[in-house]
Amino acid sequence: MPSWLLTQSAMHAQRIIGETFAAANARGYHYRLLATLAEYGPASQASLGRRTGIDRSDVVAAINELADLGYVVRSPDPDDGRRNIITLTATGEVQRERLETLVRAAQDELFAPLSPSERGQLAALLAKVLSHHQGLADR
Amino acid sequence: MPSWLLTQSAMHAQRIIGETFAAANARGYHYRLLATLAEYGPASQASLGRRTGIDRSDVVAAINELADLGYVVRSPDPDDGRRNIITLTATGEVQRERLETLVRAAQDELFAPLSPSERGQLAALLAKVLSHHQGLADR
DNA sequence: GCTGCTCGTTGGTCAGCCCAACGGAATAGA
DNA sequence: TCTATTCCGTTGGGCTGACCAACGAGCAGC
Repeated sequence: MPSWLLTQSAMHAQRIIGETFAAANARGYHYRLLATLAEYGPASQASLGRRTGIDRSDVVAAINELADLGYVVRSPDPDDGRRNIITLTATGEVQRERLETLVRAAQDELFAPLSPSERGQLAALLAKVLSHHQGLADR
Repeated sequence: MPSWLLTQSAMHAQRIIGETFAAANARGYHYRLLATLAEYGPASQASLGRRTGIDRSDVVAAINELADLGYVVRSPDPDDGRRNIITLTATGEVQRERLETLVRAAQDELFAPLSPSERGQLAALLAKVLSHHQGLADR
């Protein structure tokens, strides 16, 4: 039952990373958004949602939280009255780096039993599965 | 970011299988419990929880649902006043077989892009990761 | 100008996982 | 035997992640 293995391992992954996030007072959505902002620069909430795969409505809540924490600034787009422009702040970038470090540590812990080449194999296999289905679902 | 790959693939897996279950008016918990009952025979709720990794409190709810559907019978254990004995009914077994067929189909769809040997590799790698962490968490 | 689309937002639903607490029952130890 | 501990089922919460429907405001194409 390989899909059982998959979901089980993913559960471990999620729990390990989840605990890590909880310790940093954050959640997966936060990290995804911060990382995307760091990578692509300021963006509207809708495009953030598209890039991260997070639903628009959930982006609202997560951005609220991030803004309350001062990691992000929400400002109206002067060129488009519908849009907000979300900008990563300096403290937000610090937090992003902090979370990334934690994520890497959690990953090392998770994949500890695997040799580097095995990690590569695993990544390649998963990427193959993923790209196939993304190809089907387009976007 | 391998753990991203992991959680993403797992998400696909969960969605595909979840939709399958939803179409059959069931959920993951139901299948896990039915499968465990079929494999090990009648058992108490606590041992079911231990075997499936489902929390005791969630076992209660799931067994309620399965009992309402007639897939399972809950009877007091004559030898131990604390325990209920959960028994798979004939219709329950039918449902279990139905769900297993669906799960296999979903798995084939999920792992379609992988060759049989690749599937084996993936399973082995995941099993390695899993056994390592289970070993740590004992139980 | 009208239509259709996008965007942010609100307010829900659902699955899965987890925790705390309680009473009743069994078991182990003194 | 009596007591303390453990186990079992159950209730009642909580959290995360994913998703959906609807609405008003704004934009773009025709």
